Amino acid sequence: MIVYYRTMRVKDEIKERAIIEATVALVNEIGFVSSSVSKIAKRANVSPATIYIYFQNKEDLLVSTYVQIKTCIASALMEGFDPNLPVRDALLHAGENLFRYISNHTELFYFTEQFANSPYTDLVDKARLEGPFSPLFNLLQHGINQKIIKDVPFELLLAHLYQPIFSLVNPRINPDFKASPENIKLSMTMAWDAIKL
Amino acid sequence: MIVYYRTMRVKDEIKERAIIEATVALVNEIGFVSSSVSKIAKRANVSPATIYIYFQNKEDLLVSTYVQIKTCIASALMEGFDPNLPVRDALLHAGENLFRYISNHTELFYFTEQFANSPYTDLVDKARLEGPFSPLFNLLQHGINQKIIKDVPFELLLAHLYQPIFSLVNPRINPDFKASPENIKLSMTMAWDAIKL
Amino acid sequence: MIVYYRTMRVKDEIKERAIIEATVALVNEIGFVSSSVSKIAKRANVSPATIYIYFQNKEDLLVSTYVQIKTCIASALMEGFDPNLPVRDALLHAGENLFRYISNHTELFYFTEQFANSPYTDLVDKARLEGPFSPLFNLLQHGINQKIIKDVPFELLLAHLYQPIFSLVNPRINPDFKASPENIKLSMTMAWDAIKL
Amino acid sequence: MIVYYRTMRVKDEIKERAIIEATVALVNEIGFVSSSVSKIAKRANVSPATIYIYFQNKEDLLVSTYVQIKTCIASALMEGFDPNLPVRDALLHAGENLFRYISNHTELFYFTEQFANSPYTDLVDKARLEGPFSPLFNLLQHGINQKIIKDVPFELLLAHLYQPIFSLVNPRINPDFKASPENIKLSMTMAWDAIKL
DNA sequence: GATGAATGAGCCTTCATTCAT
DNA sequence: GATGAATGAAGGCTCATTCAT
Repeated sequence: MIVYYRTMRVKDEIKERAIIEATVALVNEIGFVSSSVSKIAKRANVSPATIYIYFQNKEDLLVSTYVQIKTCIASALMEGFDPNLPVRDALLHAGENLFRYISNHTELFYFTEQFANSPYTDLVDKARLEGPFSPLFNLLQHGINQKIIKDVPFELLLAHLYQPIFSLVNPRINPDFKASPENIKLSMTMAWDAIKL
Repeated sequence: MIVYYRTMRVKDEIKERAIIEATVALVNEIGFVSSSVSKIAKRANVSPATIYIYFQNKEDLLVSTYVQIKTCIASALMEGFDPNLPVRDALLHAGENLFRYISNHTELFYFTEQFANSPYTDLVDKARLEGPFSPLFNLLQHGINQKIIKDVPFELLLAHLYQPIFSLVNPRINPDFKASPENIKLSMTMAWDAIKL
Repeated sequence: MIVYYRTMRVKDEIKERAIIEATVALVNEIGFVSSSVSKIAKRANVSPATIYIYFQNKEDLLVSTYVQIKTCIASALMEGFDPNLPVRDALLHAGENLFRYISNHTELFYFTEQFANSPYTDLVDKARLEGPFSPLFNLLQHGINQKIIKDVPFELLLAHLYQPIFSLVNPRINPDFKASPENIKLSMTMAWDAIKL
Repeated sequence: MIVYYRTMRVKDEIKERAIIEATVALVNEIGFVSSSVSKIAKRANVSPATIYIYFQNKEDLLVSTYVQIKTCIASALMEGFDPNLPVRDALLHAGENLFRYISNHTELFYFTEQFANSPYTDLVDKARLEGPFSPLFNLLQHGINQKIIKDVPFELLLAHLYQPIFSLVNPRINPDFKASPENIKLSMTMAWDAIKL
């Protein structure tokens, strides 16, 4: 009995995951614009109708995929985050996490970039996505208080800390850039120089 | 009156411009994904068929629009660029140009962001777009030689110089950020701190 | 009742047949050139999109229709074919079959003529269509061996045997010709005189 | 003065001929269905609008082209026709003419076949096209009267005389048939056997 | 007479979604 | 829950034709 019950749940999750993975894969291959529901279905080896069991509509599928990826990126960024470390070390550690994760999951990254620059973004509850970052925000605030970090709006700090990474790691923008350990180190040093007092 | 002596050519340019402007406007309003040729035509007050007189196909229209905007942004960035100024001043001046231009032309910016994150980008000859920036590249190299700027790959310098701007100025990412003169100054100072030795 | 135990399959075949019949009917009425997919759909009381469930594209629809008709004509021609009859009788019987079938199915005939004179023909595997005729070919060869039929290339024999029928029966070419039993007999006699030794 | 006047007329005829030749060539290459006015214009190195100076509309262009070709074929067929020759010789001579002309002008032939099997045919005044053949008709009638030719409807005679040629010479139908002198002779002999008493 | 520009209508095809099973 | 079939609407693009020059 229980076995059967669990099997069903597992099956469901597998199928839902397959659909989301197909979505990401397809967007990578043919782009956001050309990724239709039926193509995604074919890629996931399910019927188009099945997608509408797991997601309300195309929009819901896309938004769910985005939220899921963003959550993954967030937890990657925050992995091993230690607020007791010196501010600089903690931030650079996070930055390196980010670099590494994105470099190893270009597909995810492509999807988020295309999604974030589409009107679909407006449907996402940004606040919810920021949750996991609160330790980092606290640390930044702490750094400001301690006169270690420039006392400027948070947006400025974040933009200078992590935005360059996203462009460097994007093959479409920097096809020749290698996310080597040295380059990562260099970039994080520069980011730190930007925000430190 | 002399201006109009070749009526036909003038007409052409007006119509072509109208189509491109409609493209930008529509992408702003409903997004890249939903912007169809016929909608663009309607927006530009022309027949869909007319668009195919001025552009080979949708792809060509989009790419042309992109190249045109990028060229505008480039010349805005480089406006009043003076390589004889102290490196810092010259770079910050360019940065402020960029800030200002993008802030005042959000529509253009939206278009480029959506385009750059679509497969269409791969069709653009990037090298051609970099032409106008060579004075800036030279200045950076000069700064490196003079031990004023960090001796790191160009990509790193550019990413840290101008990438934060693009995210800060994007209302979709930073809806509350104001591109006030102070904020611009602050951001440029941070960017300079990132790249200076 | 047993017939309907697989309701879905039955439905499919009915719809596919409806589409093909609509194709033939439309080509008859407005011609090959003007027969668009959406007109065919309307004629068949289905959505244009439905056609693409049963056929890969317009080309496939047209080719399939052609092959189907040609198969029908072939089996009509060969109906009651008896290689044990005297050569003359067997051939004339086939010819009369052909005459009769075409006269009674002008719509089919119109379609094939328009199709055969379009570039679509090049997509058809002619060899496959010739299969049903092999008994007839054998008989011809037999007639040659027995010195009853002229020893000339098969193409010549076939052209003189059955080609006049196609033009006679075509109202577009011979609007006043009546496929009366006498006329049919006459024509077949002439055809026989052409090929007999 | 006169020179200029003649030049203009010549120019016109050249252009009209260029358009018709482009039509034939295009239909040969891409088929009747795909041959659009603008493609024909491009092929003839004229503006689409120019075509509408020489022809009322597409239909008129097509019909005119057809009539012109049919006239050429007719005069080829009747070339050197000598009603004083023995009936058989005169008819076979005409048949050989036809064979030769079509073999050497496959483009023309393709066009007529596609045209004749389209609804455009209904717009042609068939009677007018038959004019040049009256000597041939008279000869046939003479042959009937002399009990040399079967006394059957004219349509039957013509169908058996010249229809096989059209199929034999059509590479779409008989890709391997060679219009060699022997084959031509053979076919004409068969045709004669069909109609002779 | 000759043209490039312009167009609404229509082309073939695919879309996001729902239905019957 | 899962599906293949079905669809009206819309996609990008070309059509036959006319207009202004």
